[in-house]
Amino acid sequence: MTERQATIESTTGLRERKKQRTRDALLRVALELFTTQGYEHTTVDEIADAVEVSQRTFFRYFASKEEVAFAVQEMVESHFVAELLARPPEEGPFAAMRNAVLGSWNTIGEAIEAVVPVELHMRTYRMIESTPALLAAHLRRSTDLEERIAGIVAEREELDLDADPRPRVAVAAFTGVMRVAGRLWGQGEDASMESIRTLTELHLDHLGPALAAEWRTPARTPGAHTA
Amino acid sequence: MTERQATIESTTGLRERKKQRTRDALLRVALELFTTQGYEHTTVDEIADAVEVSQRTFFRYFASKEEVAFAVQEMVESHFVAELLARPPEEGPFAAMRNAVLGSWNTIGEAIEAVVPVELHMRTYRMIESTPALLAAHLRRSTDLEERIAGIVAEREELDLDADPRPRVAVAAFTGVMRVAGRLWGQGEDASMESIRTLTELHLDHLGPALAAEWRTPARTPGAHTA
DNA sequence: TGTCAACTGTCAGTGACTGACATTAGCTTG
DNA sequence: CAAGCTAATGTCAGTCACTGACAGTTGACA
Repeated sequence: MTERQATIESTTGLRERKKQRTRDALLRVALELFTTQGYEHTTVDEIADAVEVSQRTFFRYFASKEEVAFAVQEMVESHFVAELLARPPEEGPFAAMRNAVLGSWNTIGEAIEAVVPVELHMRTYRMIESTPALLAAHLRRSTDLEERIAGIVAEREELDLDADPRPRVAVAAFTGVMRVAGRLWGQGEDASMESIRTLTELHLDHLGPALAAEWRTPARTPGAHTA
Repeated sequence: MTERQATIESTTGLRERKKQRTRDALLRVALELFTTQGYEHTTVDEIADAVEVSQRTFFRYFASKEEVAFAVQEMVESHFVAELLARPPEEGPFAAMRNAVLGSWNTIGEAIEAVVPVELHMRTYRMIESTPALLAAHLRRSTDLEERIAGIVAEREELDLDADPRPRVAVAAFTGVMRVAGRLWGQGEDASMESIRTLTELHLDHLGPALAAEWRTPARTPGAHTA
């Protein structure tokens, strides 16, 4: 509860501002080193030295080496949740989740830029996807998020999360598909925002058709739902 | 490629048998300690000491403390893959995956028992689900498995994995739902095989309905697909 | 039986992380 | 503005997972 998440230099004391600067510096230096030399080849000492603080201080700002890698990601997730909560109740669960994702991407850029360059965050995301230890952490974090989303969906639909399996099932299917899109984006050449948007829509469009028993009709074209 | 996975004491030399016994002992002791004292409160030294080998030897059998926790899980997964490969080609992808899972559970017990008591494995699974670090590793391993399954599905349906998003999308949705069932089972009271089978079927049954736009019709009863 | 290769143990070292305690430096109050 | 409080930081020692190097042991096999 005492944590500040953005770089909003509120008119607080010098102490606060110093802390904020230290945190920002640690974060930026860490991501820069991670993305250039690789996560595993970067030691915490290296990060701390670059910012000229002790290793102990690093661990007072971030509970682990891992945590610093997900600092921005966490903002993105809150953004999505906020967007989902704002979706009109008439929308079905899938429409709401889909619109929340696509909608949150319209404004997320600025929010990120307040902390680190967007381009650095893109590189970070790709690094997470390609570093086993970080991918594992990412997936675990995602399950926490899923549970939150399931709760929101259940709320929207006025259902009891423990009695009706549909909220969790729907969210699991949705996020599963999102992850496939995210992973392919991370592996692909095109690191643009356009690219991930297209990939996401493409994959979400295929969720319905993929559940059909018969697949033998080719379905290469994005929008063409066969069946 | 040089690894043995089961406890089949083939008529090989004394050396091989000794190795097998050491591995089995390490595995069993490790799981026993993990499940009783907790994963994090168990050190590798403790395990090694209990088996009376050096810590170094432990790491020659298992690449990490984590790996030993997943040794049995790995068997279970291979079992599922084998079952999936054996499903008749007429079955749709979902039917095939579903039947493969449920089918593999018919015979998995004996396979497990050859290495460790089934009951110990059940406890281990629950421990994995409730230990953050292990859950993370589990999820990462699952993505590897998903990719394998997607390949098999694409093969079955004679599709190009890179051109058609449906295999990956279907697998993501399927395994996402499986994980929800698995997690709930791990959290619930009933640790029986019956229990997980029921939970799985229940959740898979709800995948189709959950994709529908309209949910307002209550769907509490397991088999009752509304809409 | 002797030789080779596979196992194993020992040792030293790295890197993430933690608790305890001393030190520094904003903030507050008289 | 000086004294005192307290949050932030530094230092140090220690634990634990994991690794490379090297030496000792012990099955396997001619």
